[in-house]
Amino acid sequence: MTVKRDQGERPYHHGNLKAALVAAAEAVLERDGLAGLTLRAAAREAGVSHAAPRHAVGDLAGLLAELAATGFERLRREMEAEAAGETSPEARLHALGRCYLRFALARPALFQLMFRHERLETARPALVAARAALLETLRAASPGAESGEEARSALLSAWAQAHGLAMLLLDRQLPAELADEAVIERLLGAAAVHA
Amino acid sequence: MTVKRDQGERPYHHGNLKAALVAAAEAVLERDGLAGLTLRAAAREAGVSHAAPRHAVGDLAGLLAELAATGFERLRREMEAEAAGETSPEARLHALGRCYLRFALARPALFQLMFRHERLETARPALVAARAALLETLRAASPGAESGEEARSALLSAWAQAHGLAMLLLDRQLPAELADEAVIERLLGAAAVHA
DNA sequence: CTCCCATCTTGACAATGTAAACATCCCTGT
DNA sequence: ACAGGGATGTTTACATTGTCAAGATGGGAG
Repeated sequence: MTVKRDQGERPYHHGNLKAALVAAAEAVLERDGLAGLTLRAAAREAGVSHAAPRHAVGDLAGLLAELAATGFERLRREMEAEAAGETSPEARLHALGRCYLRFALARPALFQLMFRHERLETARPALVAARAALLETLRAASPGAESGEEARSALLSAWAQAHGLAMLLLDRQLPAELADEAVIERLLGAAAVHA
Repeated sequence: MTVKRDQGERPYHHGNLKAALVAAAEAVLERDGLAGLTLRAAAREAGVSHAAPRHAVGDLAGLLAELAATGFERLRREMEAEAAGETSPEARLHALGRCYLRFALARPALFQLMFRHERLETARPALVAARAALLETLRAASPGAESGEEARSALLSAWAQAHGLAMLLLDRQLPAELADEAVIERLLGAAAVHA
């Protein structure tokens, strides 16, 4: 996946630089990892000058925040689709957890970026909106949608469980054999039964 | 806390530069956060030239790995002390979780560094030893020390729970009110009952 | 007592984030 | 239709960083 424009005609004005930069940033992220995702690299990938991002996204933290926002947005969509297939509340919560971990394992760098708050401009409208939307989806799809104190606590507990497992796996704190969908299924299942 | 040597007499040979650099790195980490923890900043703080760290710790990833190792070591000591006070297996597991979260909230930057694997030289002997020791302590102190498949799974589940909660809190994904020892106590308690 | 070499310093270089000054051109008001 | 104003990119510049190479220093083995 390359995002660079054709070398030939480059109109002085790009047209939609912000979106192009975010797409370029994701390409770099997948190719070179979090360490390689730099402001200049994204500009290169998008085929613009190294200082162009300033007007489009401000600074590096701004670009990363925009990219993280698309991550939250995509995760929300996937979870919504996954939850729609289930009817019982427990099965739905289980499906959400599975979806969360599948996303994390499928796009590890993006997932980690989404939670690297010291590198993100956390106040970006796009980011706060995407995070709020995901939270809303979570709350709506989880059991006890009437939102008692009990339900809130159960949701948080399940979230922490899934998030911790994902983080430990991505940070290579657990043996590699555990990064397997079947194993994860079993672990989440065991936890969900009690929740 | 400053680690810099007196400006006056600086022997050409420091004596124990590695330890001094790690201490300096921690001082910088607490003062300026993860973003400010740079190789040159640590050298400045230790009062040596900017290239001195090369012989002592190799490169930046090496220094961060050494610092992370001390973090794992300290966490292990605290958990061991905490677990020693409890007799029943469930109470012990609960104490471990509480200790884990207290550590994370008390030294957020250090805790996050410990799990930022893309910035650490993960093969460092000091780091692998410290991680292994912590794991061993965990296993020894957790219920079902006879290490059946069931016990292993329960320990992992509890770890993921605590780790996820810590990470979500440090990444500011949860309302700030939740970063309270009493609230955490309740959450972990609710989860531990089922484990 | 004298070299040897581990340890530290100095100097250099490429890459990065960011700022300022300048170029281009879309678009609105007349 | 047609200025020119402001948004959008570019060029240039600078401080900072990680890393490398070459030299200075001195502790300790022979």
